[in-house]
Amino acid sequence: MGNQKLKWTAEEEEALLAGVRKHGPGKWKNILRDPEFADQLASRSNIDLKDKWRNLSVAPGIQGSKDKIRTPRIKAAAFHLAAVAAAATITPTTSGNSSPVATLHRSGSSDMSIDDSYSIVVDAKNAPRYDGMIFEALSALADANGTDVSAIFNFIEQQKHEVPPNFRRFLSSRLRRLAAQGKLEKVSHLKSTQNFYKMNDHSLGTRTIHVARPKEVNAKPHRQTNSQGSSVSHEMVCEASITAAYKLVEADSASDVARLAQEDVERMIILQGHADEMLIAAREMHQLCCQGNIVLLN
DNA sequence: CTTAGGG
DNA sequence: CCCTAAG
Repeated sequence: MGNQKLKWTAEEEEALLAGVRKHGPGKWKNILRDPEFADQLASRSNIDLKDKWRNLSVAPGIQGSKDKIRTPRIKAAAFHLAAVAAAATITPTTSGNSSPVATLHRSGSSDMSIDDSYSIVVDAKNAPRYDGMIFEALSALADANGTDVSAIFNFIEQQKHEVPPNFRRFLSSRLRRLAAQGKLEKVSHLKSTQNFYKMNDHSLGTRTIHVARPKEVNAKPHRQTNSQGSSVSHEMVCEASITAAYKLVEADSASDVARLAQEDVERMIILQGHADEMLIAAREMHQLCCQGNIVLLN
């Protein structure tokens, strides 16, 4: 009974922030259970995390008067939004002889959890930037024998690039993918368990998208009507959601979030509805597809 | 048992 | 931090 009134250390706050970034606000038990943060938050309970988060959300709001800042709510909305968009990703299946059906990956009621969806969003929105970092590292290191994953990871980190806690894992899988696409060349060294990679001719042609940040959410992308008569724009919702999530993640909790333009928030709420519409439309399409029907997205 | 909110 | 209602 000696440890009550424990002051939060910087490490603990950092862990909490990272945890929220990864699992989302409200997932405190998950954050606590995640081995990534378990150590730093060893002496904290899920309820402690909640309280701390609440405090962090209000602390920066000492400005002059009673500017009601409800960071958690804003964040939660964005999370939901992003999760929905990510969960309802429609992937056209163009495998040779198979029928032109579409595969609908969704989480919601099935396998994936919201947290996972969020992680996917984070990765998705940064994928282009990560590719840029990878090419940057490879061109800088320029080793004819190739560069191993660890070296690439270290280089990127030294460039003080912001990367998620699970970036290492993402990196290796990303490299494999790029190699598979021929955008990178994989060099296998018998002496090492790790794979080595180097750039090839194709790599340069790929560099165009590099630091492409998410486009601004422009009011009215072309609305397209599907065979169901529903008028929804997959791209619009996804882009807007990802952009929104992007901003929030960059702003990273605390004070910065308070700066989010209100217009953005309002737009997100509206888009939320669109995202839900899309989810419903997606379900319908999925059903039709399962029945052998052909569904065109455009 | 976990979360949100008020105390 | 604690307590409690609610899922």
